Amino acid sequence: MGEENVPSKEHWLSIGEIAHRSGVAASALRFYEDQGLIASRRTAGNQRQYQRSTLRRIAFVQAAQRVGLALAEIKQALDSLPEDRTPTRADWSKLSKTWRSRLDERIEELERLRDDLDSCIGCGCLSLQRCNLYNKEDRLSTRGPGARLLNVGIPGEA
Amino acid sequence: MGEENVPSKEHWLSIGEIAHRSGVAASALRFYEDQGLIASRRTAGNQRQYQRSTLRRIAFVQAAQRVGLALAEIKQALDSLPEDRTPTRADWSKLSKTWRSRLDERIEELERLRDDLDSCIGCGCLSLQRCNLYNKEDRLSTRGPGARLLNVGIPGEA
DNA sequence: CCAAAAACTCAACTACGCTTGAAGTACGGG
DNA sequence: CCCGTACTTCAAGCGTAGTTGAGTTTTTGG
Repeated sequence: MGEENVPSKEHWLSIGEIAHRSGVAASALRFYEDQGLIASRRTAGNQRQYQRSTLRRIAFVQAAQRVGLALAEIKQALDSLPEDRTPTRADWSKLSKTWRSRLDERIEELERLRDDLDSCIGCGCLSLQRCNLYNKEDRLSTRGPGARLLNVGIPGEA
Repeated sequence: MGEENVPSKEHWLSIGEIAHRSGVAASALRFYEDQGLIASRRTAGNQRQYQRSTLRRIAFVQAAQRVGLALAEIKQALDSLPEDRTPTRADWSKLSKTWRSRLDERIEELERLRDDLDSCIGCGCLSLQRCNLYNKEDRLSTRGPGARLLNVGIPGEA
């Protein structure tokens, strides 16, 4: 032990290395930088150099995308994290709670949809008589039969 | 009884009526028509007229969008339905099975993500040591520590 | 030292699902 | 008959998340 603990002056990574290790295209990395999601310093010859921790940020971005966040929101989340210390459990916990509820909502919505779908299989649907999938709030039309269809609450989707 | 069963020469709806009743903008309806999702006939003066059943198709489109299908896929689904008869239980059942598995997959993915998130709250994550959320398939890098991150399987998302 | 590989910038392009605007036509009530 | 609202087409634009390509410079290895 010892050799691995040497603080050893941060070793910077080229965009190619980051791209390879993160699986994210260099063009996307430049794009992320434009968007303020990641940062780099430059060599004398103007080439980007990244800290190792950038890989974490990228992973974070990817995870957040899977949660369904837009890059702008991800940036906000990242900005809410401490500038350049490793985020603490508390930092992380706060963020993950937001994510969690996002996920929960989305999962619930999909489950509702799935259940409605199931009941539709039974009802021989598309005939539009009292079908959950269609008639979320039937009879909204000003007069006569016909529904204002499904436009109610698709949470999380402006 | 009887009055409601009169075949009563289909009564056609203007784009404005359809827009209002479906909650979908007229511009979107024209767009859907361009995309082959819905159809209309025209008046002598070239204005669109829709059958009532178009409201069903639109509802179908909306539901499918909630399932996560792209318009092109929705068109395929619609095309697989009988031209102009009301779809039968069997037609519907076939489609809904596809949807169902899409939904199941997506729900499962989100649940996995949620569980990983939970275990992360416990692990004080972002330090990148053996975290499920990050290290889906750790140590893929050619040498040394560092992971090819999270690029594994986001099913249903090309 | 020099070629090839890798990086740089900037603008333009992609795909999706629409919206917006301009210019013109149709429909319906008074 | 006329006015206002609703409709028509077509082209262009938007937001998101990048990719692609041209032309140039830097870095790396034999």
